[in-house]
Amino acid sequence: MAWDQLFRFMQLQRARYSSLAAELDLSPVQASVLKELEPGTPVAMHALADALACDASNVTGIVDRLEARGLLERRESSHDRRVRMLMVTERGREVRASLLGRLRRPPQEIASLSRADQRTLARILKRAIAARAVTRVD
Amino acid sequence: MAWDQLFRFMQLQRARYSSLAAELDLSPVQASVLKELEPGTPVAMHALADALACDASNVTGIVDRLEARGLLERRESSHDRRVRMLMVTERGREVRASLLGRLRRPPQEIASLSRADQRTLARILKRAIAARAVTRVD
DNA sequence: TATTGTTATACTCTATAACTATA
DNA sequence: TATAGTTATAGAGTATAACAATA
Repeated sequence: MAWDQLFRFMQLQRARYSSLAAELDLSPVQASVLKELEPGTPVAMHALADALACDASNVTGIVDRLEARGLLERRESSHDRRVRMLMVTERGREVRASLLGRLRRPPQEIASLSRADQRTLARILKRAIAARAVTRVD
Repeated sequence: MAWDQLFRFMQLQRARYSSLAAELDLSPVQASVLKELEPGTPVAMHALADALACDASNVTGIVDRLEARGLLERRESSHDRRVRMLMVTERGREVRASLLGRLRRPPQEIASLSRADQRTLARILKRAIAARAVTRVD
């Protein structure tokens, strides 16, 4: 029952992410990449592939397009010459901040809940996510 | 705060849908189409485009591929000769049932919650979704 | 031998614009 | 005039397989 409601909610929210990303001329995946790249903290391409849950061969093209737009850059790894590290540029940092700002704003459905409901919701979801963290280790 | 947790949860769940669809050799969109087509209830192609929140021109190709696999069929509308109605075939009905069965199974995160938490979660989400239904009319 | 990233290839999804046949 | 669906086109995401460089 809880899952039914949650699944329905997620389905209703699905379009929001694409829409907010599109406002910044970003595809959903591009937005996800930018989200992953915390300014000042380089990320290896294979780590990004893991985060996106896609094949490494895709990352090349996705990164190519973001790099061509000047939102991130490839750097060398100091430890492993096979690895390319990704880091957002100054311009990428700005777009990322704008994106995160939009994503952080709660949608109407959540904003309309009472404070008590919001607190309860947060508490339960935190427990659910924690349960995942445990089983993930197995 | 509630939105932070919810957003994070949705992000963690994102891969699940694709993965369950892939088990049945369905792309995410193909799975969504099958989900929309309740057996015995024909749906117009433009209505499907609305449900998928995509351009009508895409639906042609998506439906072509599902029809080629014998999962659905195009029929004529009795009222408007411009309209094509879609209906799942018997084989499509089976695949759809299998898909819905998989999607309905709650993920680890939800299943691990107490009954009380699950009830509370369902109740709050129901309120949230209802709030959307109201603002949607505006 | 295994891993990292790239390339080549093929398929799917996506939007826009132009078209047809209907209404 | 407007709507439903198709086609043409172009771009982006996706997986698989093969490859070079490096570990």
